[in-house]
Amino acid sequence: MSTQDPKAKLRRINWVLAGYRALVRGGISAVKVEALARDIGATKGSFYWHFKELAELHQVMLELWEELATTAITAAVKGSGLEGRGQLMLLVDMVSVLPGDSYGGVEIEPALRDWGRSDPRARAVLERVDRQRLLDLAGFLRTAGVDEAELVSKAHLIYAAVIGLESLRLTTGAEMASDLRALVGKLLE
Amino acid sequence: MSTQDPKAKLRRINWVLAGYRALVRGGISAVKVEALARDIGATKGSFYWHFKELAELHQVMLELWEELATTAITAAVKGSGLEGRGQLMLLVDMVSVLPGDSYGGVEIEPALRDWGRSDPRARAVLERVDRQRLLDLAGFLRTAGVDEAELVSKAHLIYAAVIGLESLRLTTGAEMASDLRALVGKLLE
DNA sequence: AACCCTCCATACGGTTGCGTATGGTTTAGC
DNA sequence: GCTAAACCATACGCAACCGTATGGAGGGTT
Repeated sequence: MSTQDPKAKLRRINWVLAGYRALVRGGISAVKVEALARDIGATKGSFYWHFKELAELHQVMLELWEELATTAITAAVKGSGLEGRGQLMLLVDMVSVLPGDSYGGVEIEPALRDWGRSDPRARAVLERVDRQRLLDLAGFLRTAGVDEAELVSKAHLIYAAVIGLESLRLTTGAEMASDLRALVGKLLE
Repeated sequence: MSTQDPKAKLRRINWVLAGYRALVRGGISAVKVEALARDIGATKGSFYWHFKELAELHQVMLELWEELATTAITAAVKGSGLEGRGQLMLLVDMVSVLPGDSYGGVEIEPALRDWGRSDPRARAVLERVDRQRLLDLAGFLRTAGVDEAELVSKAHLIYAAVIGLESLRLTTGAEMASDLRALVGKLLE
């Protein structure tokens, strides 16, 4: 890893980003070599130089997302200097306001979750990510003073609300931030 | 509608059910004529007798699901004779315990929600279903004594939790029923 | 028994997408 | 300036899938 040949890596990441764009637009079935090539302005020849096959792009997309999904927000919250309830509120705000164009952001998460329903490779990644996030969330709740017996249930509820509200934003124009704040407030008594 | 030629209708519904199965298994891109034919034990010739084109099957699948999704549970809850908090708890139980093999049940809902992300026809159906359900849910909350100002926010939260917990069941083995009951209890003070 | 209508199988053409092969173009190092 | 490697375009074979065309089996009707 670290810093390899910058040009090679740059080219490769372009295909990965195009893959995310296609995934968000039309699901994993829209991640096609020729479609990505048209999007990028290249041809299949380039793709198959950087990747052995389409499945390799899939794998890279999953690995990169797993990395970002489990570290990005959690690290920011933990390094914020806040504690207890403040941590939780910062987390809620970060989740609801995350820029949609960021390729590690919330934008691609529903699409990737869809992917996981039909592809075991994606599902395995989702399982790890969900488990890790629930653990982190339970940690935040603990430092916020939530009773140990209700930790798991409340973590489930908050996390489920985040996922569900994200889904609802597609149909209704539901606002996540205010609703989530209300929920966290209620769950902290 | 009503009762047309029983044989024609029966055959047609078989294709629709096969369509739901494929949708759940592999998303809308798995709903292919020849794949469904293999599943049913027929050939394309049969399919194109019952449907003008694949898009017509899609439309029938959407129409049928919209019908069931908006009426089935709501009607049962409203006709239960319960009132107030009892209605809400019954609703929660019905949502979390719904049999997975029922083609109007919870099983296909996530898949259909995924479908809506990439297909405007499915999205239009989802918008109507979500709006209707949120209205019904708000009604239940009102009769349960929830303050008018918090009606929308709380309906959003409960509905989002249902959707999210359903998603989480795929990765973690989260139990919906107990968590949802806890949430509804909290939101009713 | 001849007929028609419903329902379905088979065979075909056209399109799309995957992966490979091969040759051409740019860049780096000497 | 030459060479080798990195990078990419073009062209091909192959499989999957859509929709159409056509013929035929089966039951009901007259």
